[in-house]
Amino acid sequence: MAERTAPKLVREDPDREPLVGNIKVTREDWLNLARDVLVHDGVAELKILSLAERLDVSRSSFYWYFKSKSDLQESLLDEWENRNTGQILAQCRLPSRTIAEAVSNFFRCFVDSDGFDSGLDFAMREWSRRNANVRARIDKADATRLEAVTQLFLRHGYPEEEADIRARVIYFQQIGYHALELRESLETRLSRVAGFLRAFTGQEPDDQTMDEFLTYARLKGPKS
Amino acid sequence: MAERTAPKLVREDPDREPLVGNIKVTREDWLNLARDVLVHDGVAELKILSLAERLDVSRSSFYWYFKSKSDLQESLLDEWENRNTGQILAQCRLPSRTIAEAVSNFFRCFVDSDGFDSGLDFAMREWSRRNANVRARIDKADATRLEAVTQLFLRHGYPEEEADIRARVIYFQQIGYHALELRESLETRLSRVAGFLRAFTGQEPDDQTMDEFLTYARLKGPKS
DNA sequence: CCTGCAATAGACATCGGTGTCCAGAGGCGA
DNA sequence: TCGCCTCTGGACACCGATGTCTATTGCAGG
Repeated sequence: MAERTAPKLVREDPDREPLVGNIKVTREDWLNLARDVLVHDGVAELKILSLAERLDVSRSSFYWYFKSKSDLQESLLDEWENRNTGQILAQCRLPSRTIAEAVSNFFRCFVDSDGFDSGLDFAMREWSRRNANVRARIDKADATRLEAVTQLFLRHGYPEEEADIRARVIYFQQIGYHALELRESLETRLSRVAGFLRAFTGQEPDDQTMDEFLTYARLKGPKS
Repeated sequence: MAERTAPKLVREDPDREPLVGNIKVTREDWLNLARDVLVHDGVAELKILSLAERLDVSRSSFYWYFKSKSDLQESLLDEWENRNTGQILAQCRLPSRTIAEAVSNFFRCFVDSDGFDSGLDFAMREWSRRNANVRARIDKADATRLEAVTQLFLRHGYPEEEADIRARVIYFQQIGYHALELRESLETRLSRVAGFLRAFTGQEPDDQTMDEFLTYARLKGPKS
């Protein structure tokens, strides 16, 4: 299995207040590491024992911060709910002169490495397949996002049925792209943007929109 | 958790040869049930103990048919590899008069309930996130499928770059659609087919193609 | 300095899962 | 009918995970 670098602990972060008293880790540390495990290894691999080992702390110390394992899981769910969907809604609501600009605003969620966290989103989808509670929250999130994308086409004068179809094409396609986890380079992805915009809007994208998007993507995209 | 009906056992299938000797289940029964669990509950839930309970058979009897748990998992992988990708390739290679017909052939994989098994595909994707071996096989499958869809556009005269883009739009969109697991009715899905064909090909689909596709979908689609 | 208390560690009981070993069941052929 | 061969079941050892209870640490404030 591939090695990953664990999230930085509060006690190791020079920018944070040093920990006082007999404290080695914080509730935040547990949560950060748990999210990391959830994303990379799935909910089934979320084990207090292995978290404790990776935090270099006793397992029973976990129970000081959380009532139980399901308490931790609830916290993770809350965190996700206040993040990914919001990113998409915010981008879809930005003012736009052309449909190409509007769609490229939507794309920005997915190239911005601080934006929509697709790993987290898929971890939740996976979890939802075995938990009705999680499932309900995912369904609501998808409906909300799809509605926002549909509105984006409606605002630019597409008829209702076409807006619905185009919203589904664009949202499903993005989810599908991330589902495949292709690990392409940023530039490879960007080389297809003009083509995608053409396919998604039915129109030729203007140069200004393209330039602005490419600049944004190179600025906010993955560092590697 | 939702109750599911377990796959029919060989000993319960009146069409099969009755089991001889002191036999309660077959290797095939173990595999069928294991696939069912893999699809619905994920690889982490694949436990010999619970399989044995659901088969109403002793756990240790498993070791007569399989060397170990990983032996079972290997068999499941082999089975998948000889199925889903083949469906897509076969449909993409069918002769077609128009691009709309070609794309609708591709769609048939996904409405035919005996065709492409999206649940199995996603179970494998999930598994691949924690297993480099599985990951490599998924990557290869995606590349092969995408290539087949690209060829389909090339055969209908699309220029190379556009064929690449359109193949990505259509394949990613299908994967994305299934990733969301929307549980729509067949008719709801079919109501959008004309719109999708328009968006995917850039052309108006002809009536004959539409009629043939809808007939096929209603014939081979989910029974429920 | 010593007392209080927040945080951690360690020991324990329990559970569920894996894999091994061997005994036992039960058709089938000689 | 008797033994064989195939499949099954039960017992055992072991491991890793959860959660509880209690002891211990070590800083902070009086």
